[in-house]
Amino acid sequence: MTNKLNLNNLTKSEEDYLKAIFQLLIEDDSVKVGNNQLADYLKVSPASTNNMIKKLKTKGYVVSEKYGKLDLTEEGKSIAVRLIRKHRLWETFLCNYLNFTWDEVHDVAEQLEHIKSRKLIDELDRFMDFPKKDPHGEMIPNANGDYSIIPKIMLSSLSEGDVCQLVAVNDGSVHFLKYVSEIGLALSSEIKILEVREFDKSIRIKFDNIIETVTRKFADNVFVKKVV
Amino acid sequence: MTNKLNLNNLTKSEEDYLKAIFQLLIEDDSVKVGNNQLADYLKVSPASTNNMIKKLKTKGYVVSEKYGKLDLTEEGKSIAVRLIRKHRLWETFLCNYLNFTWDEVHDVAEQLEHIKSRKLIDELDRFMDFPKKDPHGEMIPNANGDYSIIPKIMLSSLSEGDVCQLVAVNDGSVHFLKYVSEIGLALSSEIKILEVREFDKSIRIKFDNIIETVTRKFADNVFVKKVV
DNA sequence: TTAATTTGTTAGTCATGGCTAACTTTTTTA
DNA sequence: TAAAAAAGTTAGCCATGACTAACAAATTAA
Repeated sequence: MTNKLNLNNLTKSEEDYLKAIFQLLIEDDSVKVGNNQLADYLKVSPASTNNMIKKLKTKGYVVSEKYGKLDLTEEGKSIAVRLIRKHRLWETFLCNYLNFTWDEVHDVAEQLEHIKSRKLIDELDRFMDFPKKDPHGEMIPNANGDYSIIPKIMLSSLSEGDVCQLVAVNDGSVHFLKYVSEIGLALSSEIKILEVREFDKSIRIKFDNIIETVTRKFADNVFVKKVV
Repeated sequence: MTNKLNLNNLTKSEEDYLKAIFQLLIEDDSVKVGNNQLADYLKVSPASTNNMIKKLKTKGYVVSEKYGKLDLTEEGKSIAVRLIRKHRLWETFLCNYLNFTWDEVHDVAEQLEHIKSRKLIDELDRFMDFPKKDPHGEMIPNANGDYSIIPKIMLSSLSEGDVCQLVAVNDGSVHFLKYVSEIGLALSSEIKILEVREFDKSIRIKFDNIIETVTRKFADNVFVKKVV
């Protein structure tokens, strides 16, 4: 166990890159991540990512061959998971204790996740009594960095008559989160699929006695577990 | 009331400089602050401070003449006070809710004070029920930026027989804070001056039935209010 | 009041992490 | 399979905020 004393002397940028690569890797499972794709995701130029990738390779967090796709080393993954842990714990804190709403937490958590203090985050975890999920329904990695991914079923993959429960939402866009809140959906909402329209794949759903029509794009960002 | 929408688009460095100038200005009341002094305080070269001062002058936060001393504009002061507010609120949170001790909070608060979110800090304030003092006994500026300084009496300024109460400690050094904790002093401790030794100005004090001898340097960093 | 010392300034360098423009390699598709 | 498109790379530039070395002004001391 060559558990090298992880000094975590990473810049904010380096951390952002590692987290981004990790997110892209797990998002589109088993599909490898490319340089331009990463640039796109981080909203920087491909030249910038190329540069940073080089640096992260020499530091031993990223692996890739010239003109090849990107992957993370164990060390790289471990750092990314710790960032995700911090991000989600802060989001939970903001929502549950500081009156933030679903859609307000992301930007602030994005800043807070870079605060460097092991004790801070572990104590925050304890203070909230070790929450398992963040406000968007995503699992919070524990202090050991165990990252369990619950298989995500998209609402859009269900058929008429199915009943499901909202377990998570894609927190990538504030507009989307606002929309979800506004129509009244919440974690654990029970949703029944009334109709899937062939024409544009829009879906008519019912929850809490509310009937709504949502687009395919919307349904792709809502994750559920099947009940019936 | 030209209350210009303060976008607060300042870098971490710019914030650090403004706060440092403010601290130096109020520390040595009415004594003006020089460039080298600032460099010393921030542990950077005089060339660096000179550079940054130029920038902060053009941005309208600092005023000074060539080869002259430094002062802050109202805008500059207001930013510094908000940073101090954030710093002290975070310190309070760390101590009162996350099991941090007196001497552990500074470094983390130094990072947290740069998080940009008005809502975050005001909600944190509310969550803790608007604390008036931080763990070191310093006043916490309120959301309006009202910064009331309690006149600080140094323990070293008292005479034999005086009784006083600990109201604050200088939080500039971790070693000092550790020392204070270790001998058992706490905020509100009642301290009696038993003896002031002429030879080296060391002071024999009694508190909570503990008798200790402290150096002049120590006593210069302990602030009290007189009781008898 | 001149000399020494301290304080402040300027010029020029470096690392980080962005950028554009031009180029090369790989992949797609016609 | 050859041309077009997409993806990846390189070179060279910029701003920020550090630095050192050299110099100028102001202050202190002899």
